[in-house]
Amino acid sequence: MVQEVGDLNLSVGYALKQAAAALRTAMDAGLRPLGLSVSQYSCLELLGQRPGLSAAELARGAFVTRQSMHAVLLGLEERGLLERAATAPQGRALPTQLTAAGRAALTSASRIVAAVEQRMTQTLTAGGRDRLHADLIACVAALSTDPAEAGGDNPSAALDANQSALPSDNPASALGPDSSPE
Amino acid sequence: MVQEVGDLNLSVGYALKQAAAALRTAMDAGLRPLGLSVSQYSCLELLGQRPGLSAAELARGAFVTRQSMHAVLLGLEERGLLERAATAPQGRALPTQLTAAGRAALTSASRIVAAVEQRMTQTLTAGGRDRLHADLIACVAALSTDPAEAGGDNPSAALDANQSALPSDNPASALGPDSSPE
DNA sequence: GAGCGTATGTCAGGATGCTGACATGGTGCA
DNA sequence: TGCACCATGTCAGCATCCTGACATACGCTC
Repeated sequence: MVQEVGDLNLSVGYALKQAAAALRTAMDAGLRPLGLSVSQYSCLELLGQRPGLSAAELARGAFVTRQSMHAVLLGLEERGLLERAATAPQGRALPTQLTAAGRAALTSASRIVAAVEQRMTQTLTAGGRDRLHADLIACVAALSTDPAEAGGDNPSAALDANQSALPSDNPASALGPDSSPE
Repeated sequence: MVQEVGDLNLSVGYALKQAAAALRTAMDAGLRPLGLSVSQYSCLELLGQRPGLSAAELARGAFVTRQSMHAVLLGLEERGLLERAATAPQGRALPTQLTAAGRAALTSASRIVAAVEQRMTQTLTAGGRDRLHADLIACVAALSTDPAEAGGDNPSAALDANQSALPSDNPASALGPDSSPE
């Protein structure tokens, strides 16, 4: 009854880890020419889709802690890719926005990342991609609906995929803008 | 033509990252009572399935560099969970094996991880799990069949799911994954 | 046998991310 | 009003992992 992991090659978790590692490596390699790390790109992408996000919100969206995101923000700000409000208009949250240079960098980076993602899913059908996406979201939901996982600076307490944190833009349909090239 | 990422909530890559982060967090939380990190558990699990693996082989299996695995091995060896041959029977590779304590720790850890994985996939059907697994493997294969990604200490150059390193494999599971179109 | 390429183990340094902690600003409640 | 509570920004310390480098051991070719 007490189940163990069994053959790793049959483990969904192992495959998930493997896929995430491969994706990260590919993104890293693709973004390196731009001088961007995956974390930095994630930050830019989030800001591009939702200008004015605070550091803590960005951290949740990128699955890192506030502290890590803080360091990322410092680097990007120093490079002139984003601006942070000097004073908090309300509360302590400092809204962050991309600069023109930041938007330009994001455009290049986003193209690269989209190509990587397209390459990753090239052997799947369009329906297969949606199915995989839905399965992954279901896994996230199943793991996050656990009492023990909530609270604190836990990065996994991130914005879940169809929720409030990114409300402004949810116009796209199931077959988003980047589907079915070819 | 030039595709960008589009809405993050529709991105398979984003969902993959999210799922991997959630899984890692859940595993971390589950393993903490045992005093094991995810990397340490991965190492034990690999050794349990394939005694005598070298550090470099373990590194590939756990998607980290040899150097990182080296540090993990030192820690586990110091805790008496594994033994490394003092001299290389052939080449430079030092075969590594679990001690009795290591096997005991692995049994506990494996149970915990299996429970996490089971929880993660609880909303999927058995066929859905296999499908997800197959899709993930397909993604890994698609990313790794790129010339630019090969070589060096790259952790993503790991043992792919149907290869020599874990001989007991049978990745094409019995339920017939119809989802690998090619 | 000498030379080359590759794989491995190992050390040193640095980048990244996390935990812990503290101060500040907002909110809810007695 | 006062106070507990929570979210945020930020600093300090530590763990993990990576890149770079070097030495060693094997297989291959000449």
